[in-house]
Amino acid sequence: MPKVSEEYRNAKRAEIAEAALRAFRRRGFQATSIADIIAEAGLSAGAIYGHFSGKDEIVLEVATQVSTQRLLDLTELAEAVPMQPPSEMLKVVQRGMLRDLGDPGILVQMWGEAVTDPELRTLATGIAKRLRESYAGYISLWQQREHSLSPEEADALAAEQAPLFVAASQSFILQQGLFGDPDAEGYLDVVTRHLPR
Amino acid sequence: MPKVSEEYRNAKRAEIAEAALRAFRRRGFQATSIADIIAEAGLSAGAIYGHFSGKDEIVLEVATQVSTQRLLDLTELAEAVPMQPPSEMLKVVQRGMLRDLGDPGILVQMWGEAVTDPELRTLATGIAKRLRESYAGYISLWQQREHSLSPEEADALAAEQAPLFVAASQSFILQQGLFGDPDAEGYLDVVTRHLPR
DNA sequence: GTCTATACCAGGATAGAC
DNA sequence: GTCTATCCTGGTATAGAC
Repeated sequence: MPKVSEEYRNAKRAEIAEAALRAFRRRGFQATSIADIIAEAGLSAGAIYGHFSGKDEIVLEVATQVSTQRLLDLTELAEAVPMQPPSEMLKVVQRGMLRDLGDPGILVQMWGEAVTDPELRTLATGIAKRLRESYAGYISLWQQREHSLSPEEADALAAEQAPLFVAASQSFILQQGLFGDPDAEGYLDVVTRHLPR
Repeated sequence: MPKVSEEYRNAKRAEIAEAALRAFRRRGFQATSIADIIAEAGLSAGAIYGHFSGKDEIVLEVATQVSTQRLLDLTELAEAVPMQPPSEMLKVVQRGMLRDLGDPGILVQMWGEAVTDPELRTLATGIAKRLRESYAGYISLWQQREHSLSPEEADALAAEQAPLFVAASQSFILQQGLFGDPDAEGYLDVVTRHLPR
């Protein structure tokens, strides 16, 4: 039973979530306290707890926002004409991620958190699954167009290759976020060069 | 200026670190408190702080122990006759990791922690570097023996391929530790099948 | 809905006796 | 070196006024 309009609530939640993401980026993930988020949002404790039940719920909201954007990127890329080769598509997605997040370290921290947090884990698993499916869809489409495979052949090939694309994405995130490899593009080249064509 | 023998101190540190690892495995990484470690070790606060300056130092000790074993595995494998192909070598190392750790979730949590903890980050970076070098050394040796490449050619090839082996290891750890893929061997097959020969 | 002030708790670390 | 008891900080969440 919301006492204010639905739009207001949603806008406020998004606003808080964005402030939280900025705070996470600056201070790191577990180091960020509710107080930090409050300060970053320019609000007060009461205001925050009016919209979220607690820190966990904020985290979940942020993680959802961040991942949704990548899936949108993929959908958009799949509709482009002419299609880029899959390895190029992977690069584009990763670059978008870097641009949005600045530093993927936040993702690595979320993975760590997700190991013990059931809700976050479910979310992460779902993301990975949909990401794999999106990659598979893209690869299949590309194989049909570029190599004139039948839909069945293309799907089979895509199902086998998609996990590699997911693995490449993950290792890229780790490489950038944890080890801070300064040469992001170089690493992308190395990883994508060996992906199947 | 130790008041007891060096051996005693080292043995006690190792004993505490092992208890800590057990506690981490059971309850997860950040959820484990000093009190948990104390209970698991069957000691008291005073005893722990007599050997470690704090929780961070214990974590560092555990992480060092865990990773050292994998590098030892690799060295041993490189001396075996006949050599296994590199993809098989990777499988052996990962299986050893699973056996030691039970669940690599602990590693994912450590990565997350390392993003903001400078000492842990330095450790992780060092491990990754040595792992890559070990893989490269192995690959080079194998290429020389199996494909009769010159040492120079083999080294060049190994330098290019080694990052892929590291990436494969990392994504395997993530897959197992975070997503809990029940089919560990199947995933290893998928990843290694596409590694260069 | 939002503010300020505060209760409450968990956890890391120390003090001092043995 | 190790024990017990305790301090103290930092952080989450709530209460009650506006």
